[in-house]
Amino acid sequence: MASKQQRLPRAVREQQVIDAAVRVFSRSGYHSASVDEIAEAAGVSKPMVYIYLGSKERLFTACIHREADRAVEAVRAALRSGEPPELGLWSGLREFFGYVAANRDAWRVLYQQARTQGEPFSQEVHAARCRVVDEITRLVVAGTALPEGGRIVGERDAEILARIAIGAADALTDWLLENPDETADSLVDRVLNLALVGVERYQTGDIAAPAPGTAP
Amino acid sequence: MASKQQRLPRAVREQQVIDAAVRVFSRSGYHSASVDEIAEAAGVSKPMVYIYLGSKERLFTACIHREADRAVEAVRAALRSGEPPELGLWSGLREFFGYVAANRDAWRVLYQQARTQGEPFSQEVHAARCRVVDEITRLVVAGTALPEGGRIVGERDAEILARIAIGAADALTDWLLENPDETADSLVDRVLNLALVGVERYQTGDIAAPAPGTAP
Amino acid sequence: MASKQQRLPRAVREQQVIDAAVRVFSRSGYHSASVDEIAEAAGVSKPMVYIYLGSKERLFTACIHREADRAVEAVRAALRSGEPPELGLWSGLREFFGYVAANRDAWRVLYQQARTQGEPFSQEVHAARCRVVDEITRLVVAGTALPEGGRIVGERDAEILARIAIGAADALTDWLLENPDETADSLVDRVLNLALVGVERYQTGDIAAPAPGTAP
Amino acid sequence: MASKQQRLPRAVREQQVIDAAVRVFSRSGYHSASVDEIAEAAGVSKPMVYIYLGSKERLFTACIHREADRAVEAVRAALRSGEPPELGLWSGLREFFGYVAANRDAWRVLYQQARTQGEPFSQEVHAARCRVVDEITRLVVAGTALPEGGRIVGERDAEILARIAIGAADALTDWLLENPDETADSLVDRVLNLALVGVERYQTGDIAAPAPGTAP
DNA sequence: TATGAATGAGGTTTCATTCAT
DNA sequence: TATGAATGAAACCTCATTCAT
Repeated sequence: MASKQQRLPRAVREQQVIDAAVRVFSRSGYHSASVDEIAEAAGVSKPMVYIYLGSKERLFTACIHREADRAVEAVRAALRSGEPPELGLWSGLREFFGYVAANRDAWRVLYQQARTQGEPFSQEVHAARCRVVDEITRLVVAGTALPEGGRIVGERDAEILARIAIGAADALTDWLLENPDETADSLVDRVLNLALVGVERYQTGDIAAPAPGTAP
Repeated sequence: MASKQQRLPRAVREQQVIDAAVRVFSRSGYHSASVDEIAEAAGVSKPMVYIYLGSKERLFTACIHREADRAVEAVRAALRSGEPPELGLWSGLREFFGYVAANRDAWRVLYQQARTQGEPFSQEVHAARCRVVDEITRLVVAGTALPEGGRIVGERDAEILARIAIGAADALTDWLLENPDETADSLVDRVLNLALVGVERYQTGDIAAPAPGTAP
Repeated sequence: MASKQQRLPRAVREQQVIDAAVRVFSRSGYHSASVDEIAEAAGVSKPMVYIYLGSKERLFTACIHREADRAVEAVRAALRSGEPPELGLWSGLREFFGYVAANRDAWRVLYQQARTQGEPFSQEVHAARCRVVDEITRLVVAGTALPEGGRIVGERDAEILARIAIGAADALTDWLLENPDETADSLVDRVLNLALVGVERYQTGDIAAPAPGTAP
Repeated sequence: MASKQQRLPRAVREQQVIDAAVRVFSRSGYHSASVDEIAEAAGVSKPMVYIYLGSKERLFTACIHREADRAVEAVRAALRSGEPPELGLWSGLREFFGYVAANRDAWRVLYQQARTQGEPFSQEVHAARCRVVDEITRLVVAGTALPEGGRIVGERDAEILARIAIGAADALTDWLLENPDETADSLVDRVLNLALVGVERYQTGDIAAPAPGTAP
């Protein structure tokens, strides 16, 4: 179908191919996905993939790059719209969770696939993921690290919070898939409630947080 | 090396092969890992892998099973040794983080690889992972859901907490690898501190946690 | 030789591959024949065999189908050209023997290989062979079962005659191979002579055919 | 089971192995049959097969030899018991058909498997099969080639008759398998009837056998 | 530009065969 | 004698990649 040439400009075709690749990589994993499959999903012939993207490896890298861009942009949007400022962290996290849940395919490629493949992607992928982490770190910092706070939350701590958020989002969207009667919003509510429970418990003395450094 | 036959009993060789497989699967991912690679890492010839484990797929399943057993056992040990009881959650989490950090390879196979591969493993893997999640859920419940607490933490909430813990542990051990001057213990300290900061902030009014259902 | 790509249309290459496969299967048997061997005999690389024919099993099935078609067509031609009609059986058998002798490779694949292999081919092969047997049965019936004949030759009997003809053709072409100074025609003459001898013997009383049912 | 050594004399074990091999080769074909399978069917361990028979190839040859011996002996018995002499051919054929039908496994190995495999067995197998053909030739000659007959039936003609008998027996036992309501005896009756029909037809002029050499 | 045709390289799997006990 | 343990070699099959039209 659409049997012969469609004569589209190169940039458009490239995006079509990357779109298809993200879908296929997400579904099958990097190695199981065949270039044939991707080409067919994109509606082009296999040599086109090579002419435009060069190789399977570079195609995957292109996917990583584009999805990292989009993820960064989504977090930035959350930051910008996160007014009033005192709600920054919560609403920012809500946006972020929603983004991950709504872009499962892209996220899978960006975080799960990219991490589980061997060496060839370490360089490009590490950089791309760092950009996302940095942006989320900024989101966290903007929401918490107000200068007047008692304890200082250092840069490393902010990054740790960012990682926790990412890991939690990752794990929780799996949970969403397994519990179709929940939504991203109801999930966020649950998470926030849990945090509140923790805080209240602390206040009532039910939870005694150990002083740092008491590890056995 | 060990150039010719070594003539060990079957059970021993099987464990050697599974050990090697966990290492290799962890490093390269399921598809990239070749059975040749695994056989060489185990110090046996390729047919041994097939004689003892049957197929690459069943070898992977065997890895999943064994590592799930070990993970469950580690969490149980944390539960048992979690005295005094009021420290249950903190020390339990500390043990769990330590376990994941100390068994990076196994964890990668159990959680990252198992999740990203397509259909063939769904059945066995889902069951194995559920066992781990259940055990961690019990750890979380034991540490938090004291009946006298204010808000009730339901079963779903406990599972969410377990997932968050798992996702966080997963993400944070990546962070550990990138920050070699930190240890599992210092990481746990940081996490706890962050929790304390959150709590204090809440007390001082710096953080206004929204009531559930306020999502935009 | 023909060292690099030759770029022929698919249909042509497919026939080349099947031609080669019939030769190689005939010589080495289904299991001994390697796809490499067949590819080389066809002058293509191994992947072509798989791209066009799918698998060794389906390649074999394709051979069966094509040769069954040809065999049926050969028998039909013998039936059509079998004038004058009263010579139908003899000249038809002559044509059939000649066909088997002249297409030894195809016949081997169709009858010997197909019969000795296990389950995977039962379905397709049984159907293909039935077509050939049916056609020969028709040839036999046309030549013998004239309605005015004394004894009626039933359907089962006709099929038995067909099987005998097939088995005899099969065995006799082996004999041809071992006696290169004979030809298909001289073989047919011998067979006819033997039949005449039998008839004459019967007339002279040298052979006493037992009444049916006298078996010990 | 019978878990450890049974300490049987070598000759007995050898026959056990050959028995099993005939069964397995018959069922699966030479190449599909694995030495493991045969060893298990024989109730011995794989190395025993090699100690006693040397190699898979020599094991197959041993099967051929033994079954050829048995087939020759069966035909000889038919010849000896074939009194009164004038019934020699018919009753001999009946015995022979019965033997083939009753020893399907052995016959398959001896005739179908042996013929369809590639080169390695040509030498040994050809000799073995010749012995069987010779014996059947003698049976045919004893039944037909009485010196006073009009036309001389030469040695080649007798061999052709033997081959026809073999091929027909081969094809007809397949037919027996597909028509379970028939027996070897009823099959022989049918064949004899068909021969009689041919003879009668000739007498009535319905069949005009062409003079030898009239082939188109 | 766009693609059907073609392949080198490498993966999983099996098997006949031998060694060491 | 008898066998569990071990392997070299080779089979089927797939895939990323390129060539010629």
